[in-house]
Amino acid sequence: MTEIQTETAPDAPRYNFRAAEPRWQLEWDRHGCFHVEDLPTDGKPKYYVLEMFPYPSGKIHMGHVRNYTLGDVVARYKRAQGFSVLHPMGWDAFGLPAENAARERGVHPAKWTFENIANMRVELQRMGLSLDWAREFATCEPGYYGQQQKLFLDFLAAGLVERKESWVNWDPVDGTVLANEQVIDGRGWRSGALVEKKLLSQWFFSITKYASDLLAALDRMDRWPERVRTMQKNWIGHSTGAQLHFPLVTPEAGIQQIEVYTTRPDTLFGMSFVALAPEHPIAAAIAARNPQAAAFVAECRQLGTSEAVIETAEKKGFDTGLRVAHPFLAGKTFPVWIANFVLMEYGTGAIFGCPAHDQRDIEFARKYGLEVTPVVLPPNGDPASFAVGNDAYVGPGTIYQSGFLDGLDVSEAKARAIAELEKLGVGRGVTNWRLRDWGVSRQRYWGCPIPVIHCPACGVQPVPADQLPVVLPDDVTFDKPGNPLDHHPTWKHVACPSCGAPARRETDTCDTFVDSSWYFARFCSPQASEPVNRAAADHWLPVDQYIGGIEHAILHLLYSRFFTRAMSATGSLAVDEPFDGLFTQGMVTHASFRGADGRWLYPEEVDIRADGSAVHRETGEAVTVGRVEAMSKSKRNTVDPGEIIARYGADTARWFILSDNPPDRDIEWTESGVAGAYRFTQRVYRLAEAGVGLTPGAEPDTFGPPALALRRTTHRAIAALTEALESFAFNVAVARLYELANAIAEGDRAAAEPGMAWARLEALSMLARLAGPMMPHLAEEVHALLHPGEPMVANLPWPKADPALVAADSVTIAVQVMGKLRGSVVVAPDATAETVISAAENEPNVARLLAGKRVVKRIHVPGRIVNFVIAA
RNA sequence: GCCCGCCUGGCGGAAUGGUAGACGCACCGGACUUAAAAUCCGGAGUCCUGUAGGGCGUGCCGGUUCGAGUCCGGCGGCGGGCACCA
Repeated sequence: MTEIQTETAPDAPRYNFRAAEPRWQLEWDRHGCFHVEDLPTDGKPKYYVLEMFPYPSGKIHMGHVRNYTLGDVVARYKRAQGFSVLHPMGWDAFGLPAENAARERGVHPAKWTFENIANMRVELQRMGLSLDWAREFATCEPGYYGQQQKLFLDFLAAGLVERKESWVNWDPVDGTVLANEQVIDGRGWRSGALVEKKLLSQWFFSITKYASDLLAALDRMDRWPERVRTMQKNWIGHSTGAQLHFPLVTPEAGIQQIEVYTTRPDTLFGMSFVALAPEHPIAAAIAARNPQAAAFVAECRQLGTSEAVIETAEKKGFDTGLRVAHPFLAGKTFPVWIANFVLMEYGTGAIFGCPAHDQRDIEFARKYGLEVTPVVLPPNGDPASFAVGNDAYVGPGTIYQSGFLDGLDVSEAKARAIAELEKLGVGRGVTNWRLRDWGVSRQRYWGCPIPVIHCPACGVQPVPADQLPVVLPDDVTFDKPGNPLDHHPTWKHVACPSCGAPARRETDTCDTFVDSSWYFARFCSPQASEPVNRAAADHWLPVDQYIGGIEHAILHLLYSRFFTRAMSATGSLAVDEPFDGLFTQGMVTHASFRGADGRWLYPEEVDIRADGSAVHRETGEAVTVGRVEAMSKSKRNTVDPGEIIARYGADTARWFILSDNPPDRDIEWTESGVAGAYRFTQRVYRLAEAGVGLTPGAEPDTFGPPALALRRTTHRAIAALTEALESFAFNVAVARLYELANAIAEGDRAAAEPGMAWARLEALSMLARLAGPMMPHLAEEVHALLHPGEPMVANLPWPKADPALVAADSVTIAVQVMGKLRGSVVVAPDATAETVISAAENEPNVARLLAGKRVVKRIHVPGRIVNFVIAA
């Protein structure tokens, strides 16, 4: 990539972003443009803009540039609209990578994290974001996580925290709990040992207590993307069905029956087997006496806890030899299998299999040669010939081969089957939730310590308020596997706060999702000596516009919604929903490159030739251009924002990332696109320089046609920008500014026309102010050039369009014959239907096509179209 | 596997059910220059053809409508999530 020359040449003066950007950043800071009080007294309406805060990995990446640019456009725009805007920034600073760095390089997680933060703060500041840096905090500071510990104890006191057992991925060689991403093909990423599932006693937040409310509120959240709401609905997974039991023909380990949950009681007559989760108590009982069953259960354990892995694994089962009776089919019995695809966490951990009408069941049945009995006949199906092959029929239909259910449709049959189960006393209608309680225990060092003490005599005791925060010890070692807090010689040994006897401090730390579930509330009063200052939170919450990646559509957002409710229940807040408006951005992608030896190459190692082929910059060897995909270190298809900003300036980076496509789609970072954005910054500056000396006098009485045309374009741009920024159509906003710039250039060529000087100055001034949210430094520079001594763009109100100049003076109406475009006519905006249709009929090409034909229908959509329908 | 999206010229994309391709990138032509770069001006979906007119065209197949990129059904490809990555 060639260095863009930025020196000022005598004949082509250029905008020097290297000098201008730091200068304006300093000016904004000096004037406190972006600072707001916890409890403002300016009387302005509030607007809280928040982007998902970053994990301090070391450097900002393009995803951050996109996220924070989007948020900054909103913040600057709303500020110009007269709002008092809260726009804070902080650090999601706990997490695994710091601990990995400690194990791999011997650097302490705190040192690693704070150095990363220091570096990334500078990078973010270079972007010229309108942030209130006075509110900055990192979640790994005791000032934050100590307050989080108070919330944990509030929740504990309110009955929203429980201790339960749950399965974890266990590395038997390292003796460590593994995150799902640390399990690769069933093995621990470091030890290579086969992973096992292990049952641990852990802390849980009772999010299921809010399941119904979390679901119902989604319908009211009309400023959230529909797809996010749908994903959350499905995740919460409210279902209605039946819980019923099948009596075991011979009891197993004292257990008489198997409890099953089903959403398809209508298909009970199509039953062919019962399947148990490998963790089911009956499966365990059989495994205890049957080595083959034990081997199968052990094999299932090696799948780990990831649902994606379990559900994509080949379906396997083990026939226990047990049989169950059927509630409706006297005398008939069915086999009981243990199956690797049945989840212990959902329903009762046991299912009845109806292969004809469930895809997983049919795959299982075909593999093991189990019965397949269709009981739902598709509409217009023939009962004599309808059969199920390898695809289950899950659509609507009529029940048949099902005794008393015959002839009912699916939903009628569900109700009827449940009524019968209740009558027989073997089952009942129930509602069920897919949502599980939120396990927050982590056996790791770099997280918020869970503030409880285990006393052999008194049980679990909360850490007393005067002993908070429970601070992480600095002197930990990472030389052996497992939790460093557990290995620490003294930290966990404390006196019981109740009886004073020797007790053990909890060594589990919180899931880092906890840290990010209330940071938005802490930003309202980051120095408060309680989790949040109620008055500040009441003023600023909810967040008016939250912006972040779609990858957080479920977990982070759902946990934050739960936390907000729990904080309200315990008196910290007065709102239920944290984020009034949500916008989810797409990923930043880039082409990937591979050398002849198959190794991935960084974009800066590659030269693209004019014919599109690629070669290695230094060796000249041919390079394979791979797919465009999400930037990732492993594919080396990353572009460093720091380098881009150094080379082209922050405004160019911001402008490109806004201009290229709609912000909710994936964007491809291209070098030519960035160069184009850079050229535009220079072009705007050149246009402004040509306008220096245009004096802002009184508005002239008359404008010649070219000046009037420029004024129309200017005012339409104001209207279009306002609409585009309101609706996150930032790429459209950019396009309108290009149009305005093109119109200004045209005006420059007609400089002598009446009123043109005034129109040009107006257009240039508006160009600067409208571009302000997107290219804030350039906007200030241009505005200062045209209006020396006047207030900064950052302090100016948003321009208002003159409706008279926005309104069209004529409209072009498309004319169709039989739905095909055959011409167009220009009419007055208020022309009557008669006038328009008459003009359309007289349009020469239309008249030719209509000649001798009988018009049976004339459709006129005012301002849009005329369509003639002619007889066949 | 399950849930949720996305798919429009060479490329990114625009388009309240109403003239598909605004705007930009790349490309081509012209001006300026000794020349190049930069800049400025202009061109262009594609095919037939005479710059008049017409055919085709928004992943594929079908439907609703006077009219479908847009709504509905099915299919394909790509991507996000799946509870310990953040």
